[in-house]
Amino acid sequence: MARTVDVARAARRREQIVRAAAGLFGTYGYTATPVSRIAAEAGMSTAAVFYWFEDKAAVFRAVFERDLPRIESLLREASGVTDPVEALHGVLDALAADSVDESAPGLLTELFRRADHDPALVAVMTATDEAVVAGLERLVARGIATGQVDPTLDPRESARWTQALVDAVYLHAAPGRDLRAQLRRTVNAYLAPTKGDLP
Amino acid sequence: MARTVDVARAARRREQIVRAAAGLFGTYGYTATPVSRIAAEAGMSTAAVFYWFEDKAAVFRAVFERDLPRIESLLREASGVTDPVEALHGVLDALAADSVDESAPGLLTELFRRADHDPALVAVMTATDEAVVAGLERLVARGIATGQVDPTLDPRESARWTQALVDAVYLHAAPGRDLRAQLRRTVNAYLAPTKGDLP
DNA sequence: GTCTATACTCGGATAGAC
DNA sequence: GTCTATCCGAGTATAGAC
Repeated sequence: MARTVDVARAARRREQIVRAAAGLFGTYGYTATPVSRIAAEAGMSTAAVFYWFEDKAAVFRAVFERDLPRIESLLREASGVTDPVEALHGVLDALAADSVDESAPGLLTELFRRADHDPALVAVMTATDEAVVAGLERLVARGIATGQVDPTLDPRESARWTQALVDAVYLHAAPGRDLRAQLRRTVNAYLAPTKGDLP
Repeated sequence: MARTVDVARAARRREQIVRAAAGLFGTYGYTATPVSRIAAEAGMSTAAVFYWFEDKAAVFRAVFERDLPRIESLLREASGVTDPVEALHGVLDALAADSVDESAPGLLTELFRRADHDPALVAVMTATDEAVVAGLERLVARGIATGQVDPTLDPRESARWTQALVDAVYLHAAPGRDLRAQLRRTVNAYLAPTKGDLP
């Protein structure tokens, strides 16, 4: 027959496109970035973009679809770490890593905008969020078991709240303003057993 | 002359409109709520809404313009409280009060959406944010002075981060999910002097 | 291109303050 | 009685969906 599909090439091409798109969407917004611009940035023709993606909305979704496998691998790694709180900090640091990117806050608000127009995007986000919360929940529960985390905390609620804090980091990040240290201190202090110093 | 302007009536009418608009904007979004719907909810004609407000965007801005005077009064009260950390918690509780409203998360994301289209809205938000951060900064500084707050923290950065946490509360609030207790615990733990329990 | 939805306007009417 | 703040019904114009 003829040449077979080159899986690695496909992944590379899609990654090129998605990487370019993420920066442009975050900086200029979804509607203000023509697919032609994404194509140029990725070093290919507009038609090539539509060969690899159904439509422009699919390109946008792909930016966030990358997160799930990355997060699953992160959580697998974390489950191997002995100290659950240290593992949790590692996960959070990795989750918040992209927040230092200057287009990060723009990308997040753009996500809110697009969510209304694209139910498939909501599905992607829901799946990712669910994975994150489930993973954090396990780590919090382990932390309670080791006595490092306040046993009066509800693991699931704490996990959700922790995730909310990661969102806050993305939303309020700015060039030259890395909030990951604040996040670490905050989560650490939040989870720690209280020492009777509350009023 | 003739009939004088009734200031109280004007305030009442504008409040009626803004209250109706806040709920609808938060629930259905800005573009999906016709002014006619706001007018109906507020018990008046569409034309009446345009009598009290320049345009639809001004109605949306008004939802957030209410915040600044409320916050200024809150901060004045807080400056009278002896215990600065307790005062700060009072301010945060009040700031996050509306988060229990079921349309709150929608309203906040709508704010992000609209910010691009309306520079005047950005000005409103900037002014409000500035007032909040300045007020929180003063309280944090006072807390450092009394020894209740970790002196290695930068008051301004801590104030901004605290404000980011309030945003997180709004964004992740849900019906029957009041995050204010989490916020209090978190801020309390974040500000407290560390006791050498960090790894 | 057509067509609909909807932001916004306009010419009054009403009624309360002087 | 006069004047005008307040409000309404009936439009027009136009942006966006299709």
